[in-house]
Amino acid sequence: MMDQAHFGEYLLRQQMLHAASLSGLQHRVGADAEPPACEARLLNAELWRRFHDIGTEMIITKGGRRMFPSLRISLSSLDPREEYCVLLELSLVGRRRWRWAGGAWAAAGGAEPQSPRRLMLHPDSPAPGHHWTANPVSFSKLKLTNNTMDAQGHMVLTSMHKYRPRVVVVRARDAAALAWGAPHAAFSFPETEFIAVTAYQNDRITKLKIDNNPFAKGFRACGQSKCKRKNTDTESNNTEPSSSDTSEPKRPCSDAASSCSEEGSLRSSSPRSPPLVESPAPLLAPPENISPPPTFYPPELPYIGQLHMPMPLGFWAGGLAWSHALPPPPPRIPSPTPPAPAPCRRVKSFTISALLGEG
DNA sequence: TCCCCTTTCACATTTGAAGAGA
DNA sequence: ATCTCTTCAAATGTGAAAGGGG
Repeated sequence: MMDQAHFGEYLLRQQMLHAASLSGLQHRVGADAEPPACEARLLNAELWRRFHDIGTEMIITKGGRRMFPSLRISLSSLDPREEYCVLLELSLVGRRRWRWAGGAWAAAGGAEPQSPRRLMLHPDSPAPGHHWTANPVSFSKLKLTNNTMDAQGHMVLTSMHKYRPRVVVVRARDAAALAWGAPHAAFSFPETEFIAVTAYQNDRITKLKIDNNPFAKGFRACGQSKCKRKNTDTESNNTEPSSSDTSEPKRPCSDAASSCSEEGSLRSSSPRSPPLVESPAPLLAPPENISPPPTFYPPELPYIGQLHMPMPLGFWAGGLAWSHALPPPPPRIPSPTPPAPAPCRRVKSFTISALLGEG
């Protein structure tokens, strides 16, 4: 939990961000600033691809639901001594609403007006380049909600709409500098696209989540939950074990052998490391189905003033606030075998003023 | 009123952090 | 200081029920 000092810092950041947004809307500055030389790789790309192949769905609830898989990236080529802020945005893909029909997702009319709160500042921000490059940047604590009145700082999404995460790296000593034309680089990964749902539609997605999310272990074929439910059902009708129970004997869940967790999947991912391919595609060309926002939709990043920081991530979670007064935190222990990084698509380099549609 | 689709809620289970004690 | 054990909050998908629109 965030203690009082951290909460104070949190409030200060919020105020800075609010001021930043106001200033940013009023000043068009830094449009010609050099974006940070930065590269990004998706660390758990293999797992994301498995979901993407089926059609990733993310549960959203009133109280907030974590993303699975979570977004974990590796940053490189940052100036070790420069300060950077890292943000995550969830961009609406297309202007469609989707529906699950006949075992597939199909467009179902126009999108509904979107909540503005779709941008999050990584709690480690700001931090020097060596911090970002030495540690994986994880948004695992990020929660998604459909509650437009949410006060927890969760990402507010609309069910049955498609989103794509986008990571923004800003060279800035503090969040307030975001408004002053601080140089940016942004990265998105097509395989991280997902449809927000309040209940899973695709059974294959459900199974993949259960097989890979440790918290859903109880629902695996070998788990107790399903068996117990089955037993309960059958016991209510018949004291003898059901044929399904006997035909499928329980076996120990070999977590070590299977990709039972996100980390496990990472470990089991392909050892080959594809070279980073900086997309030669036009920087301004959006992914094929990301449409420019219509007039009644907010542009992609006009809501910096409503940045919300959810539950403390990284070292905040451990009770240590990242600040200039503290020494840099020790590097996180890397996984035994580094996951195969995936090439990303560098969307474009830009400045905040460009993001605000002033360019 | 009925049907279909979507959302909400209680539930059982697992995970992991925190604290106590050896 | 380290390890083990216990406790409990948080996280998960399930399935039934409720809600809403045509």
